[in-house]
Amino acid sequence: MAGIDEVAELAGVSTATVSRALSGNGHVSDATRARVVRAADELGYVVSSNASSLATGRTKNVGIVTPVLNQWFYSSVLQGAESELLKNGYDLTLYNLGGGAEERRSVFEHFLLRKRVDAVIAIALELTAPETTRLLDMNKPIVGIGGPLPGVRTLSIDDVSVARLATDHLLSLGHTMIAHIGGNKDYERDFHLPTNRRVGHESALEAAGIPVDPELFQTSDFSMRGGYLAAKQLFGNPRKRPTAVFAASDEMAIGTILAARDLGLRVPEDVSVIGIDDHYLADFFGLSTVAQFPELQGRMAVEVLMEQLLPSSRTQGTFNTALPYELIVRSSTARVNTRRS
Amino acid sequence: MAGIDEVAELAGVSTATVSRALSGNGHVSDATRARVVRAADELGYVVSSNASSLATGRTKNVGIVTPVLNQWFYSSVLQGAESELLKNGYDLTLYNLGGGAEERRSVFEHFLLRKRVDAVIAIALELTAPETTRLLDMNKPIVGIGGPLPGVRTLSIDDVSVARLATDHLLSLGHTMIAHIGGNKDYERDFHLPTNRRVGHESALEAAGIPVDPELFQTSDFSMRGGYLAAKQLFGNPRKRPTAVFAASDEMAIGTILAARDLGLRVPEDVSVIGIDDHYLADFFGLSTVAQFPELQGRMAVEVLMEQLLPSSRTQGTFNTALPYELIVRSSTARVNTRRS
DNA sequence: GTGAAAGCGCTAACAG
DNA sequence: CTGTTAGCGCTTTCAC
Repeated sequence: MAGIDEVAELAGVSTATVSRALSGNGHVSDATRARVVRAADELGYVVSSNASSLATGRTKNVGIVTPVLNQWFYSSVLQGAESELLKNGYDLTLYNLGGGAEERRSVFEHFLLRKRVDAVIAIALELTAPETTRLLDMNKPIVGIGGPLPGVRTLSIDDVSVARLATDHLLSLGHTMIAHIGGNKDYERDFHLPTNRRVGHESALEAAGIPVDPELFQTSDFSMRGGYLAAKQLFGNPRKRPTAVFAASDEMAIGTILAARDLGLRVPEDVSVIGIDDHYLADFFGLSTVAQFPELQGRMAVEVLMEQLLPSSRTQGTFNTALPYELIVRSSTARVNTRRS
Repeated sequence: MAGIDEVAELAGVSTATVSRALSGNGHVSDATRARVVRAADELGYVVSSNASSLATGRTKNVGIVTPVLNQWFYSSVLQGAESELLKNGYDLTLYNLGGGAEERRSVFEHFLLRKRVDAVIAIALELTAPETTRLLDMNKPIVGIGGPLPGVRTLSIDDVSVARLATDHLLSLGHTMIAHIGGNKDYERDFHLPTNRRVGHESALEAAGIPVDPELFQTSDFSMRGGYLAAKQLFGNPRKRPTAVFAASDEMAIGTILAARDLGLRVPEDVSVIGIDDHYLADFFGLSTVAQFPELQGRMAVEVLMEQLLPSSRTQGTFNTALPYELIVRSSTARVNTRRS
């Protein structure tokens, strides 16, 4: 519990010098610095971040706001962000907005604003205008992952293109009866993700001259069970069984694979399945997918933030960075089997 | 960005009164309080947690240290802890010790000790003696989830009993050829979890007068694929095919179900499967399991912490609270089928 | 290159 | 019940 005075005393210098020596701000002779460092080590001294923050106005801490924690995508983003922050000497304080509107307000009003954080990363969160203005007014950079946010620096994946890539993959294998399991309207609020993916899918179809068939479309909740149920509907249609399905998430795609098995359909011989995510289970199920890289997304968000935290840059303002994605072909997709319908 | 002085001025009182009115420490007349609150609202005033912490020595912030983030169990604990902390007016700062020893040291030396947290929760982490002493020396309560920690208040599940319950369930259904898929030695460091579960399993067997057969034992890595592979080994044995398997985690149990299907075995007609966790996918797969409730664990850890943070209590010291668990029977376990081996 | 001293924004005695 | 005042532990001019 040693304080800066004790270090100063032990090193035989003033507290000002200790501060300079340890923080690297201001010049200190090498000899003095060495003595200070040794003294600090000896006493197990660590600066009090509170005192330091109070004096400097910087906290070396960023807040991350997320709607859920215990789902693969979100926790992976978090993991990526955490490690990158640590690397930059920043702490991470976490706010889960899972609860209701009240909890949400409370987080914004009472927590984020306590000057506890230098910046905020919002994961897949549609911030309201008052929320963003409030943050920006305090001169705290924000970066959003997942969608356009007025006045905010964002990173997001081009969902339309991602979906189009998935469907194009299926088309390139000769499929023409391609079903789509999209997200339902509960997920629309997340930057219209279901719609964007559906649009991508349909535009690929249209570009290939294949009419969009509403019977080959189902919505679900992004879960494995949801995908399973939706797939059963699709596969059960005796007149129009798809030879391929593109699910808007890997969990739904895995549900689709399981539904196919339960109906005696072989994947990929009888039906090809592709998802989006590259979920941790995708490899095990041999699922072809368009990977998005959540850990990388978390890391990238931090990098962007660090740039904005640089005293120089004032690059605030709406500006979106496209996130990478990549087709990964495993064993759930294959050339359409022409020997049977 | 208003400060306390402005609020004081607007309300026509001293800063001390503002502080008292807003924090609830010390008496303030209702009328004055109302005026202060109104003034604060009007100015959008929020206390600076840094200044407040510096003055009080309390941060209203707890650190959570976890070895992984993007796995169901850990992120669920985190979710539970987060919401409970929020409810108590605490922030949560997150430290992921996924990296190497260096990262771990860095977290302990430079982050936790910066006086940024009032207490720490360690999830499934074996803290070294120096690490705990260092924390306890600073008078920061620690609570550990997952195993005994010398000198630390812990919450943990009785893994031996949990495993015994699972195996007893199988025994009660008439099974005698019961295999066990346990964790491999990489997971031993987590409080000997694999061994404890194995011991529970074997003690149930022995209590039932059934000899422990090493051929009915496999180890794996707690993953679905790992369980799948291990189960194939078990089911593939032509002389000694188990009629039931108890896997030390739900993911491995699900892998086991899938392996059974791939080998043409029906679950539960030909083979019963039980796991531990009540993983979010367990319900979908109809998996019987012994539930442990990670979110609840997170919440309980916070409750214990809050108690220790009370100025009165000095209940530090080794003391373990047993965590609840519960058998959940779904469709993956059934009475042994005597019509075939 | 280094020291003295004035805060950073709040809280907690201590008076009254 | 409320005001005055002295810090909490650092950082940062401003001198030297």
